[in-house]
This record gives sequence, C-alpha cells and structure tokens, in this order.
Amino acid sequence: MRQRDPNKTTVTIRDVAKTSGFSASTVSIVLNNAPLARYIPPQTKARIQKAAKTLGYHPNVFAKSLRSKRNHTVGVMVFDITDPYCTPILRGIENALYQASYLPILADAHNERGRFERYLEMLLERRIEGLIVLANWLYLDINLLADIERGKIPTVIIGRELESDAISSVIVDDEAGAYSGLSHLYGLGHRKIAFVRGPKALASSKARWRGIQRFAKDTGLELDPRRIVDLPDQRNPNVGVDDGFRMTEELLKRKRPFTALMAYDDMTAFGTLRALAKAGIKVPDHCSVVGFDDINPSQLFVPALTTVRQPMEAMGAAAVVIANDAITATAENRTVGAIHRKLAAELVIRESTRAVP
Amino acid sequence: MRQRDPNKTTVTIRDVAKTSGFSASTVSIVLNNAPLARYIPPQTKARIQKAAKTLGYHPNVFAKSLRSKRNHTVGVMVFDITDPYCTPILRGIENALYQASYLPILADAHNERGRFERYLEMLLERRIEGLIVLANWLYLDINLLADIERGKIPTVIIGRELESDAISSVIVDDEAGAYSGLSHLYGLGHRKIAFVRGPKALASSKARWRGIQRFAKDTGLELDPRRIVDLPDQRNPNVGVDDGFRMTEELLKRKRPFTALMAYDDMTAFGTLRALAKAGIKVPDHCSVVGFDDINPSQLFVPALTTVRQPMEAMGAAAVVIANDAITATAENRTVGAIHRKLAAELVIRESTRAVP
DNA sequence: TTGTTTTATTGAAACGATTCGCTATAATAT
DNA sequence: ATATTATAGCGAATCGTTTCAATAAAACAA
Repeated sequence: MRQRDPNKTTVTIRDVAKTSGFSASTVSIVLNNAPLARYIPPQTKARIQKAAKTLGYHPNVFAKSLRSKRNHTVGVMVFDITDPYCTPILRGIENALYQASYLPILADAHNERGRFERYLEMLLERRIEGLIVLANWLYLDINLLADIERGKIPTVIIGRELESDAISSVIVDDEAGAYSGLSHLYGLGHRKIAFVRGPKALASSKARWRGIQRFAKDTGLELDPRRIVDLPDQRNPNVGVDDGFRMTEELLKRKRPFTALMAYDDMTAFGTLRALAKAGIKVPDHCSVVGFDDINPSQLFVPALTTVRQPMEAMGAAAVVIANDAITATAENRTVGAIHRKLAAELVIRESTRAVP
Repeated sequence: MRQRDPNKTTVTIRDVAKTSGFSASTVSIVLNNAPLARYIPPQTKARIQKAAKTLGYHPNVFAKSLRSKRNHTVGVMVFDITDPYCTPILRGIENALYQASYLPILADAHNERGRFERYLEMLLERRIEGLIVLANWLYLDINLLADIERGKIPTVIIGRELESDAISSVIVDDEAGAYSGLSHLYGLGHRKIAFVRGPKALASSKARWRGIQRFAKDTGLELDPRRIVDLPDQRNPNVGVDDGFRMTEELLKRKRPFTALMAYDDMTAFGTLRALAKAGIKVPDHCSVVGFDDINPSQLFVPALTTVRQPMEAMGAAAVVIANDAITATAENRTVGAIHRKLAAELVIRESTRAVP
C-alpha cells in the first residue's frame, strides 16, 4: 500500500485544508480569490490565509499549470548575450516582464543554428506562453520560425522585421536615425564625410544607408564612393572593432581627406577611433566621429562617442507589451494579428564631434 | 458530463497509446527508456516510437515534474544585469547549464532588496532545482538566504563568500590578483603609485588591498597615504566611472606626483583615464593605469587597459558544476557540504602601462 | 505433470491543484 | 407555513505523466 511520506518537505493545499479545518476546494478558492470567494465569509478567509502563512504554503506551479495551461513564463532567446547591445534590451524585457509577473527563461543561441533549434525545442516543451527573440546582428533565416507558428506561441522579434506577417516585431527607425546623425555632422559644417557602412546582408545596414542617401539628396551633399567602405559580411560583435579598425585604415590609405566619419555602429566606431589615434589624427579636433546604437562603453570612452541612440530598454519593454497582449488574447480565445513597432532613434551629442575649423 | 475537446491541440501520451495499440504505461516506459523497458521487444518499441513521432508528441513537462519533482530548471539571480561584469559570467553559466540540459530562469534584482525577495519567492514557487546568485558589487545581507536554506535548494553564490557555511561560493583570488597587478607596475620601475581603493564595505576591496599591502611589505615599496583615495560606499556600476573621475581629480589636486595608478576596478579606471586626459596627462606616457576585472570595454579603449582579469566565464561554469553536483546529490538523497572555489586572476598587459622613463 | 522464472503488458493510484455540480443551511419573500 | 434565493462548503473529476502491483503467457526446470 502506497502511503504518504511522513517526513515530507513540501506542504500542499491539503495540509492547509487540514490545519484550517476546511476543504481543499475552499482553500483553493480563497487563496486564488476565485469568483466563488465572494460567498466565503471574511473570518474563514482569514483562518485559511493564516494557516497558509504559518505552514509556509507555496502552491505548486506544476500542478497549477497542469490544469490551467498557464505558467507565466516566457522564453527570451538572444543570439549572443556577450554583445553589449543585448544587455539594455534584456533589462527592458526583464523589467516589463516583472511588472506583469512573468518570469523569463533565457536562451542564448551563440549564433549557432543548431543551438537555436535545440533551445526552441526546450522552450516549446516547457510550454512557454510567449517568445521574445532578440535578433542582434544576426543573419536569421525564416524557416526556423515555422516551428513557432505551428505551436501558435505569440512571438515578438526585436531588431528585425520578418517578411512573414505572423510574427510581431520591434525595430528602431534606422533610416531616420542615420539621417539625423549625418544631419548633425552637416550642421557642424562637415562636407568631406567618410562612411564605414555595415555588412550588406544586414537589413539595418540598408536602412541606415537609405537615411544617408536621403539626407544627401535633400541637401545636395556629395557622397564620394572613395570615402565609403563596407564592413565584411561575416562578423561577430567583438571583432566588429577590428573590422572598424581595418576599414578605417583602408580609408586613410586612400588619401581622400575627410573631416568626419560615420560608422555603421558604435563597435565599428571604436575601431575607427583606434585607427585614427594610431594615425595621429585627433578626435574631434581633426576628425569627428559618429556611431550608432549608444551601447554602454560609448559614454565611457575618451572622447565620449557622439552616436545615434537606440532606445533599447524601451524596445525590450515594447516587445513585452506586444507579447503580453497576444498572450491574454490567446487565453481569451481571441485572435490578434502581428504588430510591428518602429521606435525612434535619438541623436546623442558627446565629445567625438565638433564644428569643422 | 465533462468531455474531451474533440479539436484539442495538444497530443498526450494516451493518444500515442491509442494509435500505437499499447497502453499509456508501456508508452511511458518505452519513451523514457525506464528500467522495465528491458522486457519490451524491439518491435513494440519501434511501433511506439513511430506513433510518437508521427503524432508530434511532446511530453508535458508539468505533468512530468508533478510526479518526478524534477524540472531541469535553475534560477539565476543577478543584482544588476546592466553591469558589464555580469555578462561574461552569465555566458559561462548559460553555457554550462546548456551542456547539462538545464534551462535558466533569469531574475534581476536591480539591487533592490524587495525585488530580490519577490524574485526569490517566484523562483521558489517554480521549484527551481538550484539557484545561482551573481552578487556583483552588492551589499548583500545574509538573512535573505535563510529562505533558501529552509527550502534546501542547492545554492551557489558568485563573487562573494558568505560567513554561513551552508551556501557554496565561487570567487576570484582578489588578493593575488591585486598583488600581480602591482607587481607589474613595480617591475616597470614605478615607485610613486597612486591607488583608488574600492568601497570599504565590499569584501573584494579589502582583499585587493591586502594584496597591495603584502606586495609592499615583500618589496619594501612605500604606500604613501596621500596617494590613496577611497571610493564612496554608495555606488552603482555605471556611476563607478564618475566616482573614479572625481577621486582621480582629488588625487591630482593633492600635488603628490605619481607615475602610475591602480584603480579598484575597470570602471573606476575609465574614470581615471578621463580625469588624466582632462589634466593633459598622457597614458601611458606620463602615467600608467591598471584596472581590475577586464570587462569588455577595457580592450576597446584607446589606450587599451592593462588590467587584472577575472576568469568570468570560468566562474560561471564553476558555479554550475557545483550546483549540478549538489542537485544530483539531492536527487539521490545524499547530502553534500558547501564548496568554496577561488579562481586565479590573470594579469592582462595592454597599452595603458609602460616602463617609467 | 506441476512449479518456478522470465518476458510483456496493463490497470490504477498517485503527484497537487482547480472547478463544476451538488448539498445544506440561513435569510428572505410570498 | 412554504417556496425561493443567497450564502458556505465540499466531493469528485480532471489535467498528463510515472510507477507499482498485478496478470498472463511463454520458457524453463524438476
């Protein structure tokens, strides 16, 4: 005969029932403040609550989820947590989830497809209620997301807008951001401006360049191809610096003088700063530099980097709002279409830019 | 009469049982390769496995955990994910957990006590199998951990060694690290060395200073109190830079010349670099600077920072190993004492230090 | 032949919570 | 006095899985 372990460690709802003198049903109703709780007199509630507290009762989420199919958990998949771009977004996600009483399960794909798939599997098994994908600097292909669609799990992707319209997205307005960055340099009197463009395969590269071109057209600024270089396609956030360094040296070698340089992103800009320092070119005295992103180190640098700031915490929070809405919609059996948010970037003027002498 | 939803979406073990023609018990035994599976003929196994695959059966983890009390989940509590010191450790944790097929639930206390407690509660409810606490730059009091002890959840704390011997820890050898950093400067000929010490309340501050003192004693180096300043106690990782800046200015004001400066950590060192630049003092030409930690931006800086590197990924991995051992021990009803690991720091020589002229 | 062991499979009882439907009393209306 | 309704509480089924105990057929031994 199977019998309860007498010296068991977990306290169940039945224990609370026993010590409070009521049934498990009543305890459940009271503790969850279910609709039926309106009939339960206050003193009964008090007795039950006291019993629960003194016993140190914690409802078992597994038992709970087994019935309710809800577990207040969302998956957060990043592609490389090492990337400083990730951190503030993660903070934004975490904070918003906390407000909504969700807990994040963290998965880091290390930019490996296999790992991404394995994690996706694990998250699906765990019946996450929503999924937030942080597609930092990634070449993500779409088929991976078929799985997600199949499972009907509300999904939001940050940093990339997918062609498929089944998945929500939060991105920054790269085009307007680049426009404002260049506008800043132009306003300072710069006309000979060099560009280190992003990898061609990245959507954000294209968008940012569109902003540059639009500004050039609007003002008649000339974009000299000899002052333009491209970052190679195969990158990794931390070699971005090296690439920026190399590309800037390439630019210097071309002997086309420039008084300002716009880098694809802050990491690239750091490489640029290094190359310029090596060449004895002072920033901002001899050359202004503008980055993009405003990752944490940018403000620490000497000189502090002027850059176009992505509202990363806000992006994380926005993703959670979208996910949360979709989750409650699903719970209430409503359907809701994919939502696409594009947040504004903000120019942050620091020490790496100054008026042309 | 309650009846099954005919167009339900989840496929259960009973569905597999039905289509394969065996009972749920058998299916369970086969799919988990339980001990009893040794009696099951291969062709039965094959039939069941095929059925499971074609139906797309994923066992429900909640039902599973409800019985087995295991859920392959550990809580990871950080005190401020924004701190660049966190990221590599998190990576180390994540990676090691992945190897062991665990999934991390991320909690960020934002350095608020209330938030820490709330998260602890949530994690406990979720019946995490282990807890890893990342006590970066925190003033953590012990009572918080009473809860953990009560629940008998294997816990490892990174970055801090607790007096209580019930909780394992992973720390870096701060003393030896500081010793080697100073030794490096000394070897370059520096004798007039300034120090920006860490906040007094931090254990690592004390340990690092012990290393300094030991080196001074070993070599007869004089530690002039007028070249020593202390960081204030109330800090936050990102104002660490400002504090470093202020303290260095204070040092400069004192008119006691120095040819090298050791900062409590890299963040502080960034502040120092800024202050020195402002004063027109070139690094490393006129003054060498050494940091501690080797956070990501340190290598990006111009000049790249010479620093004492904490093996952060390894620390995260070590914490997981300890936690994992404790978890399996608990599962097998063995008891295992707290383990304390102290990892070696490693001097990383970059561009911010050079021999005294 | 009968008895024992091995092989193959299953029913039923948990795990811990929620919830529907039922009962029983008290309060109110007719 | 009886019918009706609001108030309180409980029993039992259910969620999807694992696992123990039981059964039954086959294989083997005596």
